[in-house]
Amino acid sequence: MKNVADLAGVGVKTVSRVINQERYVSADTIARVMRAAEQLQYQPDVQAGNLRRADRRTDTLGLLVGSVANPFSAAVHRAVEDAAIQRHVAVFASSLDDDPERERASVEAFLRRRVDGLILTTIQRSQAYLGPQLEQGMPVVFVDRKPNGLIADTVLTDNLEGAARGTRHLLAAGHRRIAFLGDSEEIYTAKERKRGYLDALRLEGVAPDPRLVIENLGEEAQAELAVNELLALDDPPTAIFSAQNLITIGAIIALRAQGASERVALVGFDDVPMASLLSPAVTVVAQDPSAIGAIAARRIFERLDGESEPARDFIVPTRLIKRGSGEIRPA
Amino acid sequence: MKNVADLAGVGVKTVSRVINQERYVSADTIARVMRAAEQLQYQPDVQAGNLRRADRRTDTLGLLVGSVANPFSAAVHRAVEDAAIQRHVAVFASSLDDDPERERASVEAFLRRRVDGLILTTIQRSQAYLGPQLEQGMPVVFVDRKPNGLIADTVLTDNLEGAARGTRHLLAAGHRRIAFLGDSEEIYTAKERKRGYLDALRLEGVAPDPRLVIENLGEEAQAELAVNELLALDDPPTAIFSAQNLITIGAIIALRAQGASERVALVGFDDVPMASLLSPAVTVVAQDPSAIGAIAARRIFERLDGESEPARDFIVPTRLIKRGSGEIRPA
DNA sequence: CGCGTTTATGACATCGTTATCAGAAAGTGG
DNA sequence: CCACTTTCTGATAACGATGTCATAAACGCG
Repeated sequence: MKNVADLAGVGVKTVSRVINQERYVSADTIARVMRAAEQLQYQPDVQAGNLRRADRRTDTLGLLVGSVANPFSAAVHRAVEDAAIQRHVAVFASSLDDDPERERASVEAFLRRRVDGLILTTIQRSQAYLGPQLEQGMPVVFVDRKPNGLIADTVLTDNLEGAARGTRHLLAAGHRRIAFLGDSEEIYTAKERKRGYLDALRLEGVAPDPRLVIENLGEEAQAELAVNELLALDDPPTAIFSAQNLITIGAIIALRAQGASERVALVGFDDVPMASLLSPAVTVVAQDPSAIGAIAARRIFERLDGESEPARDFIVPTRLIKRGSGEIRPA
Repeated sequence: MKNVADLAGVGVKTVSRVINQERYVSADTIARVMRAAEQLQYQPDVQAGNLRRADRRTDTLGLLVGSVANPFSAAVHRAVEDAAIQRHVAVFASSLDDDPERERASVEAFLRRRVDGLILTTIQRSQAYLGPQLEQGMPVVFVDRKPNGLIADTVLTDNLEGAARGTRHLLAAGHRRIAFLGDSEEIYTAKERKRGYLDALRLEGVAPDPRLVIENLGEEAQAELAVNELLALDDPPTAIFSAQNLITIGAIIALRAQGASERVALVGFDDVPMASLLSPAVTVVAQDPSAIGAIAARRIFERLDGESEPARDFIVPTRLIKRGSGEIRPA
């Protein structure tokens, strides 16, 4: 900046004024400074500016997701980015990989870089460590999972109602023996989805069969095994409600291997890539990661703009997409 | 930092020494400072430190990709992140969306934040605007596409050989009328893949039929139309080589709608999600985005560590994954 | 014990920018 | 023409950290 000032024959403060488009600079001076800046390829150093600037904004956001390579997270990321770019805010994205250690490390890395706000998918038992930041007024929005030990804005898929809806869809098709395949019991979303499944059964007066409820399926292969076992039962389920993405894929593989994919109905929670090109095409309760990201970003910026109402939850509705596998009727 | 120093009863410089684990601090002092830092929840401001620090590193990288929501880009991103995190480097990711305006804006945003290096998938006609940065020694690695008007490290999929390999695979199955479906002619990768296709035909002594070469397919729907037209020809192709992801999906949809998916062979360039669960399962020439990201990141860090050999290209090989659709023989 | 070396510490300048303030120049109204 | 406001400009301090340098205490060794 000094160099630009010297070249333009003005003081540094005047250059600063031109760069920040402040008032009270003559047209002639603006032109001279712009020319000098152009000539020297000058790019202001935002970080240095933020050091002194009154609002201390870094125009930077931290985003912590499961994995940037996971389609759900990637869609959230994209929506956040689209909102951020309009305000010239850059986004640090970091992957969590269900590793509590990495959660802490990433959040610390964000804080050391003085991000203006945080959007977090968390895994740790407690997020109380963020208390001081919240008290200091840093906007923090949790996404997909509720924080523990902390009250903060949270954007959630309507897991309960979505799971209930998917289950009701199978019930409406006439199924009574509907299996549930779920993720680790410790995950908030997994618990909610299971609750939705049970609620829907109860409302219809169907007693849940514990042998049909299988949880703690972490990956495809485990889901495959689970389905194999279900089909080997004396009175196997006529339908499956799969409460997560990868589990749904595992179920598809197993059903197909057993030649049961045209006979046993399947509804999955969370959309599956290429679902409409599979046969049968997969009926799902789709989440809306794009909306989730957009709402989270909107909230962050509202807070930055001074909104101070108490923290609240934002519930994003799901959408039932009928494609075929969920419309199979019991024999 | 001042506060920590006061609380610990030492000078700021001593706190700085403790934080940066410099030599010549007594164990007792270290303990006192650590305790004070803990108590005040002190997080050093990296940006402020970098202002004065000799190497002027911000421990920050800029990554510009097609879209963070696109699986290929997301895999590259993930690989870069994994390499970066080991060095406590944070990554700014930005989506390009084939918008030259956005390319410039994002790169400027990165530069204003003084990133240590750039990893770029570019779209602009020329990247000469990065000349000054390169000369100043900022590491810049281009990914997936060669830069124009600039010499810099570049990581590329072996598009030419990959496309040739896919085409040879179809030739080996006995096909002679092999259609080519390609992306916009202006894209570097599209050109290379077409060249690979033509080379393979030539080597086998098959004269390319211009009616079977269709380019400028930007999206699925266009690919679908193109396949419909191909199948309507007097002597339609017995096989299709699709040079890009979305085009392959469009082709699958069209082949299926025409009831031709079991008859007309298909090999796609770039893997397709769930490809093995489709029927027929899709044979592809897979790229290795993870390797691409890892190599790009490695190169950035090598350069930051002082490596100064001339810029070079890194060619990442492809892998032919036979799944069924590419092994269909001509009637 | 004396002298050189190593260890330990803090004062101060500095990085690139913006905030504050002072002051000059130009315009406005009576 | 004078007082008063508005416009325009730059000197200087400050932001939160590190680099440099000076100084003092502790240590090692003949």
